[in-house]
Amino acid sequence: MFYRDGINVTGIDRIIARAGVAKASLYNNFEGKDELVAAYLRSSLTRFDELLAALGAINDPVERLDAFFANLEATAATATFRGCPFSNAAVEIARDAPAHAEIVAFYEHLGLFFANALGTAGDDEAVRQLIVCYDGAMSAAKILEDPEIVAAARHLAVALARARASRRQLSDDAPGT
Amino acid sequence: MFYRDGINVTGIDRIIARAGVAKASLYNNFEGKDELVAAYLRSSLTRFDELLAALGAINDPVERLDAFFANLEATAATATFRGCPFSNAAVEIARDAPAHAEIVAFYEHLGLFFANALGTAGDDEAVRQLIVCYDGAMSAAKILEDPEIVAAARHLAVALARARASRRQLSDDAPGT
DNA sequence: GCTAAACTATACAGATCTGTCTAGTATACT
DNA sequence: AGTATACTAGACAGATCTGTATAGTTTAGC
Repeated sequence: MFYRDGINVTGIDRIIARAGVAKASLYNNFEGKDELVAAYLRSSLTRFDELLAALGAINDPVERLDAFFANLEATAATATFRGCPFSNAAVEIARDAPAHAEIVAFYEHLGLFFANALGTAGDDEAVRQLIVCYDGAMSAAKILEDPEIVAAARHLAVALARARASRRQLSDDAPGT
Repeated sequence: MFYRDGINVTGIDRIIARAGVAKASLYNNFEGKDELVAAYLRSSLTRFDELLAALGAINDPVERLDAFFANLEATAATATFRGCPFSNAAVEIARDAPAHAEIVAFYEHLGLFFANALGTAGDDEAVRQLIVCYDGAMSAAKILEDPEIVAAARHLAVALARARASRRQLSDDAPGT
């Protein structure tokens, strides 16, 4: 419900009605709505990490990146797609909210995956560009309801990774520059 | 306030207090909060159109695109930056809200500007990729509070436009393919 | 100066929000 | 069997939300 309808418009009463659970039970297990939102993002991050782990089976870095964006493409084509749960949440919750740490953690995991696919240390421009590809694809595909946006981002990301890989190949041949 | 704090958490009472205006006056001039949100987005779109018009003075398409992203870069470095008002609003308001039309209009204007900078008809992959660059830069720069994200997107967009321009040059030399 | 429109402040309605509290019931362990 | 723990339903508090209504005041046109 947080993902489908938004965090702020999803009230506690609706949540417990849908969960078939008493209000006191919810507040026994979660300190408050903030903590519930954090748990929602935590579980989303776990599923995301599982996806990244599954993609780890693909040895070729560029292929792995392509498979990642292919997965996004399939997700964006589903009827329940509403964009990235993390960047959506970042719009709705305050920067100092407890759940915000989960959002930051997500981008760290994403950045590490991209750095790994590029074979770089992590904090360089190409990683940032792949993050832009991801985030832009999710946001624009949601708003325009156009899954082809994700396909375009996929091609851009793969081209970027390929260009990066061949450049690295060159500097491996002539190191010390 | 809609931009800084978010739409749903900004109540009417706070708006009229800040505006120094009575509640009845507000409801005499706007049908309701939805219409007020639409007006906010409409004015944001007007300012955006003015930016695009100013950039129209730059003749070279790639330079124009670079200037556009340079402007984003400067905006993202300010303390009040909170991402793109339109994609933020898209997270908070329903797809059938009256203000949603303004969001769609924004993306149409953006797409037209990009198509113009690329010299294409408009509905092709490169335009989608530039939209991805824009949207991803705004979203990620906001969340990570890292203006370098926008610089990375800028370089990506310019490289894309340059590659496109030289390819167009080639097909102009050998048309009919 | 008079009239009409638009403003002001503020009370109010009715809904919804998060979170607490009470009281009773089920479950699980020992 | 008995006890502790966790559940249930639901009332309630207090805040906040959008929007309306009342009543008085300012402003502008003629």
